[in-house]
Amino acid sequence: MKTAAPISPDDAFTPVRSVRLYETIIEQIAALVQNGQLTNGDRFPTERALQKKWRVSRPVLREAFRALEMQGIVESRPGGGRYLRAERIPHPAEFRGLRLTDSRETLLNIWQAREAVEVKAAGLAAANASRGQLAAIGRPLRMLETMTPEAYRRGDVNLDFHSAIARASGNPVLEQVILDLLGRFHETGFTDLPGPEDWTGLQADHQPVYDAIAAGDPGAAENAM
Amino acid sequence: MKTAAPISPDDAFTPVRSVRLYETIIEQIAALVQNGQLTNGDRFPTERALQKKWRVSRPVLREAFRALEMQGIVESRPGGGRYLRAERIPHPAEFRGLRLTDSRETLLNIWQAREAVEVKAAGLAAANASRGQLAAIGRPLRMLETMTPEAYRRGDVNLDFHSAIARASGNPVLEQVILDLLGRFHETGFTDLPGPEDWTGLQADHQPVYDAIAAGDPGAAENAM
DNA sequence: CTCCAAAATTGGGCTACCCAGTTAACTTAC
DNA sequence: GTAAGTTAACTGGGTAGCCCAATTTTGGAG
Repeated sequence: MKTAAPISPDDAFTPVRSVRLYETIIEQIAALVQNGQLTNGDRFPTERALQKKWRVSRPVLREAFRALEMQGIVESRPGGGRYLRAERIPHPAEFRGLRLTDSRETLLNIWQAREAVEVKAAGLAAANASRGQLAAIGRPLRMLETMTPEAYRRGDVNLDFHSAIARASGNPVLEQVILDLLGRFHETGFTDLPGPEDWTGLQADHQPVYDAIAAGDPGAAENAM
Repeated sequence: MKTAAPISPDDAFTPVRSVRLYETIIEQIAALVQNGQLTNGDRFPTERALQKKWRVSRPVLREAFRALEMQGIVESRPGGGRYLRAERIPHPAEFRGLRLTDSRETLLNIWQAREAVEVKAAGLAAANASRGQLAAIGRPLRMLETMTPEAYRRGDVNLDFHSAIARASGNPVLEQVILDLLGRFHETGFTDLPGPEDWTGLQADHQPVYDAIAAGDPGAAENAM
């Protein structure tokens, strides 16, 4: 049957991963919302009703709703029905979008992704940063100067710096991506930070970025980052 | 009984929101991981085993795993068990955290993020693309030439092009981010595609990217993208 | 018209069952 | 002995039907 497949090694394998019923139900629900049949505060039809309408069992319905519930998209009130709590419902695949931590998630890979997206953020920040946001970027830098090794160990300083720039970009989507990557970077266990001996080096790297953003020079900010 | 409650209107209502069983199960699972009893690629105990261990029914277990599954934290293989696909499991409340599904997720914001990350991917693809991957990039382009409006409507061609480049970058993290952004872009309802009348324009935009990648010139690829 | 208790409704949860892949054990043939 | 083939056990996917507690809704009684 399964003879030596005439498939080139390049094809990798087909990730069949059959579609689960609860996923199709989520799509049905999404369709309900997209058609405008349901808007934000609305109450969903009851489990029993949807069960008949879509021809699935209650457990499956509940799996779908549970998944949405955990995202804050749906609220369930025992005895009182389910309510929509969002404007739109993401596609099932999109949930999986970010966050997938397997071994291929190497430092280098995350680093490359960070580079791409943080450079852009620095450029946007230079163009858009408000006075307050600029201050938020500068704060971690100044903190480096007057810091004990213990406070340093907590490691939030560097993270604050990058987060502040992400936020200052004024692009929440970009910010979200950066925060996610920073989080993953953190999780790899890599401290990100060199020993306390070269704080000066760290500051030397970050200061130019701040300066360029403060000067409102996107090109310089991107280069510095 | 429930006399005019001596509760000031300020109190709003008590958001009792009883804890669902599936949430406690997720916490149990998280504990399992945190204790190191389970690490990344590991296989979970079977549903039947956990059912006895935690004294809950299978449906509840499955609700918990489904929720984690949708996040890519767990992989379920029918007949083959469940596998851990992450280093740590977020607290149930944490899921509701990010995912800002509001109006700030504009086309422009997504576009900016895509630009940052896809430019990088194009550069990497130029450096790393295998022969097979290059073919996968070129395929959608050639498909543009010999396509009926109906096939065009399905709209997968453009998506295929960008996905192929993302994959060819050789960086799964970057690929994942790009796929996520493409998905969101799609969902805004923006067709992304102009009318069939200017396919030539579309091709004119994409062809140089392909050429640069094929030539193995990262700088040119980034510019073209 | 108001208030309050009974009844219908709704989500939460469980048990028990069947099905189709997957895996592992056991043959069997070489 | 070992490799290939076949069967049996196991695992997740899905369903049906039931009970419970919280919530509405409904109907009266005053």
